[in-house]
Amino acid sequence: MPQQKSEHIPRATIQRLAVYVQVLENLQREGTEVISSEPLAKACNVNASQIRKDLAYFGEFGVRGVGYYVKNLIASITSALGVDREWRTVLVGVGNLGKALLNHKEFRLRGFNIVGAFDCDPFKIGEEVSGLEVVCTKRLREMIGDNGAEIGIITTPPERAQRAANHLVEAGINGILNFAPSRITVPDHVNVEYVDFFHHLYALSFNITHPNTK
Amino acid sequence: MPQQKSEHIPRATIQRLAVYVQVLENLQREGTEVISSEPLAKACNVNASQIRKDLAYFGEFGVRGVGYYVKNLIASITSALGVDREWRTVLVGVGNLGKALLNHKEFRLRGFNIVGAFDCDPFKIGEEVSGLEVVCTKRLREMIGDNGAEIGIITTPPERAQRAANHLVEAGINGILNFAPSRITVPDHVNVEYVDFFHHLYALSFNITHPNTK
DNA sequence: TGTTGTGAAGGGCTTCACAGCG
DNA sequence: CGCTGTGAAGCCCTTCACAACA
Repeated sequence: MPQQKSEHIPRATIQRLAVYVQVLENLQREGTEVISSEPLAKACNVNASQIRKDLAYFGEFGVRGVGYYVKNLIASITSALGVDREWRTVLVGVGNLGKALLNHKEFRLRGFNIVGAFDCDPFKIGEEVSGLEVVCTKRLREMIGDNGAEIGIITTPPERAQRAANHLVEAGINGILNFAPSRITVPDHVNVEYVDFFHHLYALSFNITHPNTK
Repeated sequence: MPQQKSEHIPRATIQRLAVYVQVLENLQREGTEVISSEPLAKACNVNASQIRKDLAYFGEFGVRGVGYYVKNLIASITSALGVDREWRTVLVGVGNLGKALLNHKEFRLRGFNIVGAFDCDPFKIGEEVSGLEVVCTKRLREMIGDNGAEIGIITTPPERAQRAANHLVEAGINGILNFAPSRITVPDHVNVEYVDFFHHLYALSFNITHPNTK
């Protein structure tokens, strides 16, 4: 398995790698076994050199004159991203969204197992959702000590997101996926990703309103 | 209401404007009336000049020596983004995710009304979800002629996303929010935004795996 | 005086163009 | 011969530093 070649990798590259995997998986499902950077680039809506450069950060996965073997390339990229393993996650905030995510099978399929559900509402504590007992957020630390989770998912209301983040950080988590519509502050070693599809609707709104600025 | 000053606006700026609105709304909820670019930048995790430059694309919203009036700034940014109005949307793919979105009150609150629900599964057609009757996807064109929707939301399985997109484009939509885990191809005048939180989990996975490359 | 708005400088990502190689 | 891998060029965005001004 090739090792990373360069120290710094652009954030944009990582985001694109995730897109490549997605497109490659769909190609594989349709029976494509080999693809060159040009058609792959079209499918991903990027420049072909961009793909080759992105991959070059991690190794040489192609065959000159031929292209990339889809199956191999998926394996190489998922390995580079570190998603060729199980990640244990915990979820904080068992509201509508939280419950929907807890019941979402895709998490397990993709290797992101949700192994704990937390909430600070006494009425929710003890409730069972998707095979998990909802536990008081204050017990995050002890529970994570037991289950060894590394990633936290925040699905609280915005005003409770920072507190949830604090609990997660204290419990030793080093990655947070924040669905709450608020920014959170965490120590440098903790990674945060934000998911908010209203941001995307805002972008659509802007682009439709100003079609000339594209 | 100030007009846009410059022709081209970086995509990154638009994304940040959405963040600014989010943070400003939370500040407003907490009672903050005035804020200068420095603390706002901290809360948004960006550079202060960045904020000032982003805003400068659209006008002069601040008061020198004072800062920005939170309420005014929210109004200015939402106006710039074009989200100070109602947007009519239609949703294609009434599965688990689709139903969850149809029942999500926040859409209406934010001005993105879902006015149509479509699916190609005969068993779903005619069903009522959140006050909307599920209609056959083939009837998108005629229905949009009636309800004047401008934005389409795709929540189909990946293999049906492109077809859904084709129907939406044909029906005259010019913005698509795609939740399906596949890329779609559309004419130039149609804007597409992708929502996939596994991409974010992949990014977390990478950053945790390679803490030195940050 | 304090903070905005902005030209200029700087840096990083993208694209080009082609050498390298199967 | 075709496509990858990559140095170099170019471009766009970010950051700096300060003039402008309430």
